[in-house]
Order: sequence, then structure tokens, then C-alpha cells
Amino acid sequence: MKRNTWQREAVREALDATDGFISAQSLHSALHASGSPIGLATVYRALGDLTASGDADCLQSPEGEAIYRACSTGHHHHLICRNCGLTVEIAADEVEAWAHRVAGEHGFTRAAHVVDVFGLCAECSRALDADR
Amino acid sequence: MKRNTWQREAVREALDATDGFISAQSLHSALHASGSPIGLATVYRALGDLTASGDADCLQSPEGEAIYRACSTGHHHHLICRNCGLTVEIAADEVEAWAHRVAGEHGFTRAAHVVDVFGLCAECSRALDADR
DNA sequence: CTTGGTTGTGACAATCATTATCAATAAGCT
DNA sequence: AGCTTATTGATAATGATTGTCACAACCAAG
Repeated sequence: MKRNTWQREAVREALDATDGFISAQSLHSALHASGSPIGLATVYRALGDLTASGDADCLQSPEGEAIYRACSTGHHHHLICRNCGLTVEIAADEVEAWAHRVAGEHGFTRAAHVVDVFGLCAECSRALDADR
Repeated sequence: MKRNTWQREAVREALDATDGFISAQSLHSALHASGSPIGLATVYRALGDLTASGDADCLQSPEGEAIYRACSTGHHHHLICRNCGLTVEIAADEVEAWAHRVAGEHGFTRAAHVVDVFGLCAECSRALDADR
């Protein structure tokens, strides 16, 4: 049976309150900072449950941490500056559809996809061009 | 000054010879298996240099490892089985065009992109469903 | 209310990828 | 060949994540 504990609620609320992505570690720190004596392992478990039940999405940050977000606002991808790290969120409905179509064509199921565009943002482009 | 060592060459060649993405750990294992006594740290360093100089691309796999690929001329994308590692090459002209368009819309230049779809191939899907 | 069974928790150990350290080695110049 | 210094590689350190397990919290029934 699935039980409702204040810890799980705390994680869900903290995730809902967060705009965008947050790492498990940061979430744990944030909860601690606001007084919850919740354990780190519990945060990981709660996040795992949330993603398993589809209430949260999980992906890997460029820094190699797993980052999570409440799965309400629809899912998007990222445009990342190779130089300064600036990240712009981009919608990718076409790519979304495409990914599922190709996966299906090859008999794949449970398709997840990694769609990220790396480049140089306007500012860094200027800065680097000046260097040459 | 930049020196040329056989280790660096070995890493570059191993990466070129690899079709698709490979993790640093796997690359190290592969090199060891084919007789190179190259050190793990050196593989990481070489991969870091290659990505810094634009000869390789790096992204995070869903399993949390950093995976690399040679950033060569002809490029295609991959459909990768999370379970058995089967890799299918896929063409992605639409995505290609899309990536450049969004990058441009946000002022980004020198856009590279990472588009890969992870899932379960037909066989593994069946195997895992039988488990439940 | 109490008992019993079960699930969730949390401190800590274990694991895994990656990075830092540092003495020994070898590349490239003269 | 000899010198200078970047590079290597064994290993330790780090940091995120997962596993373990005794204990506490929860629910239902008596």
C-alpha cells in the first residue's frame, strides 16, 4: 500500500514551488534550510517515486547531476551556450513527435530522448570574434 | 606547448572507430582490451582536450555517465536500446533544420546539436514485459 | 486502546564516475 | 645528448546516488 507521509508531501511541494529544474541535492538542502529534518535518502526515494508515477520529469544536467522538475508545464529542451553556460528553454513539439515516430518505426518502446542544442550565445559569439 | 603522445592518438582513433556514443569508462576498457596500457585518467584528459578543441562532442547519458563521440563531418543520430545497447542509425533532416532555426532565433551561432533517442528495442521490450 | 503486520524513514556504508595529486617519464628544442 | 617541462598513470579524493537495516509511523482488526 502507498502511504502519505509529510516527507513525501514536502518533496512534492518543494518541487512544485521550484520554477524549472532542481537537483536532488539542492532540493534536499532547500528543505533542510527551511527546517525539515528530512533525510537525503528519502529525498531521492521521493523523487524516484514521483518520476515513476509521472508526476515529475528527470534529466541530466550538463554538470552530471540528475535534475528534476514538476511535470506540469509540459516538456521542453535546452539551448545551451558552450562558453558561458547560458541556458534558454525551447519548445520542441515537432521534435517530440519526430522522436516518437522514429522510435515506433524501429519497434522501440518507452522512448526517451535527448535533444539539446549547443552553441554560442549572441554575447559570447561577439566576445570570441573580437579575440581573433 | 602541446605535445603529441601515442596515448592521445589512441584515444582519438578509438573514438573515431566507434560508431555513436561511448562512455569514458567503456573507451578505457576497449583500449585496455586491445592491449593499450593507457591509464584511466589519461583517457579522461584526452577526451576533455578533444571536446575542448571541438573534435568531440560530449553529453550525458540517461544513466548519468558522460558519453562522447567523434565530431566528424558526416553526422547522423542514434536510436539506442537502454537495455541491450543495440544502436540504430537514424536520419534526422527535419531535426537538423529545426536545430539551426531555433539556434538562430535566439542569437546563437556555431550550433551543434545532440539528438538521440533512448528506448527499449522490440526484443528487450518483450523480455521486460514478461518479467512483470 | 492495543496488538500486529507492514511500509517508510534516516544514518551510514557502499558504489560508481570523475577529478586532483604528484612523482616518474618522455617530447621536443638546442 | 642534455635540458626543460608537459604528460602520464597509480592512487587518493570527491561528489552524487543507491543499498542496507534497525527503528519508527501507519493502518486495520480485535
